Amino acid sequence: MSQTVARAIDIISFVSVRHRTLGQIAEHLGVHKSTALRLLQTLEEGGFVRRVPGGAYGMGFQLIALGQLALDQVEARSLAHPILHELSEKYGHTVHLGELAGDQVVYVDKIDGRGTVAMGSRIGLPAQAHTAAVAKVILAYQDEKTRARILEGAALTRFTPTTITDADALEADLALTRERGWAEDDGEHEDYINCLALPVFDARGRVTHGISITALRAVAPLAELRAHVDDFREAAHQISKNLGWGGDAYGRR
Amino acid sequence: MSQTVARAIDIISFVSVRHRTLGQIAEHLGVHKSTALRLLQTLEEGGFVRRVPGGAYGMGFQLIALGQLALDQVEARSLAHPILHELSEKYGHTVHLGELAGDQVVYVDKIDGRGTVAMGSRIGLPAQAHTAAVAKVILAYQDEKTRARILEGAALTRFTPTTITDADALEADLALTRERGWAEDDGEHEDYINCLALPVFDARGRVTHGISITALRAVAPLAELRAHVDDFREAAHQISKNLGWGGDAYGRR
DNA sequence: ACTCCTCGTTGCAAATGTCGCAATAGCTAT
DNA sequence: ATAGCTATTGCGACATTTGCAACGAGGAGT
Repeated sequence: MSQTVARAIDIISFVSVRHRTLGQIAEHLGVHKSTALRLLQTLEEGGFVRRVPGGAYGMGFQLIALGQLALDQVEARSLAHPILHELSEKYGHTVHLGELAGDQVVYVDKIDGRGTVAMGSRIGLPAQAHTAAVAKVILAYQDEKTRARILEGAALTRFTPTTITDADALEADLALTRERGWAEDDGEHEDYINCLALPVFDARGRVTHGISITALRAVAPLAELRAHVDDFREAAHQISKNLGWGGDAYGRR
Repeated sequence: MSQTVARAIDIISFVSVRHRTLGQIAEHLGVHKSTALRLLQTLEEGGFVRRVPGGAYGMGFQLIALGQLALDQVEARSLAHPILHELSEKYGHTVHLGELAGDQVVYVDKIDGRGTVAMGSRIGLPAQAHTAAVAKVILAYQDEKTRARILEGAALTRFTPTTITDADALEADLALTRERGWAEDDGEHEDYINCLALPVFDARGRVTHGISITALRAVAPLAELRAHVDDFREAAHQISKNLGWGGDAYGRR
């Protein structure tokens, strides 16, 4: 809609990867250096980019400040964090909190487990709708219409042999999720990682959040995670209560 | 420089305070609603703002993601965090890590102490140059020219009776800081809060970072903080070593 | 020490993108 | 149903932005 703003945003994401010089940025945008310079000057004034020693541009501190502020505004976070922390401590696994926002599930909290390896998830980034257990569990509990709308935007890209790439199979997986009360990710995004996720209910009994427990298959295969599902559910239940939910452990009111 | 980008930035900070409707945003900018809408649509596409249930606009999740990314790029953070955490655990006070970036000192890490009260500092926000102990300690160790440049941009606003509002007095305070090796904030920003800060040396022996220990005067007055200064210095020293510094505990090489 | 590059920065006229208007569409509450 | 609100789209006028060219600063190589 607005070319200028789109370019400014492009600059920020370009610069977020690594520091860039004016020339590189201008070339990336396909505009004259003077044009890029004026955009950068405005962004710098706002603290969105900054000049690093050497003259290149990098992300500004205002981004950090706004990110923290935005994070603080995620109410569920503060209500869930202590419980998630406890869970992570107890089992040593990585724990996520996902929130449904618009048409995607976003990670809003993450507690790294012991001996964590590189994992794609990051607070603030959206989860893959068809592979991430948190996404699947939240999706499973949405009404038909919402689910269809979200899945429409999902590409069902194959990442591993177990990735569900068929829409009907995914629907079946979601039905199973509803039935047993939790979702699983059987190495569907990374071969060697599996997760188990449970729904969190809000004050109106809707599922707007989910928690997931992530572990290396070699450390804790799905079977082991399943063995602790009652304990995990207890944590999810606790968070639900913190969100003002008055139902029982099975999601009924 | 670029009106459009400036407006986009204005929108983000306006929306960061609380959710706003299109009308409010347009009025705030002093532009027609259709203009504001087009800016918002572009920002939404980039994830910088999002529509919240009800139709209003709020901060987008991309801000969280970028903020986290920017934070991860602050190298000193990961090197200092464990040490700061330990310090905070041991004394129960709030601990900050400040970094000199351009012409201001920015908080890049913060560990809340036990029984923390509201404090203005936030990760990503700049520290007051003339009151915050972290800012003063970093400033004290800059060369004449840098110090002058930074102080030029500082307003020396009075917040409390002890705030140093005179440039000469501030220079004297900084000289004292250099001499004894630490800076103090004797309720200069908030009456009831005092801090003690120490310099962190980088690989080239320059002070680009500082750590501060903050406490309620009622809990731990300056005299008590001073009693532990050797311990605090040990932590600062440890961080310096992590940054590749090879000097001794007094900042000499 | 000098020249040759490259990079960032500024003034200016052309033109592209943006702006406000007015009309349309969606929504809520009366 | 209707009034009154907010959000959204098409379009012509024009203000903002754009690319150019020229300048200054800094570094590398001779």
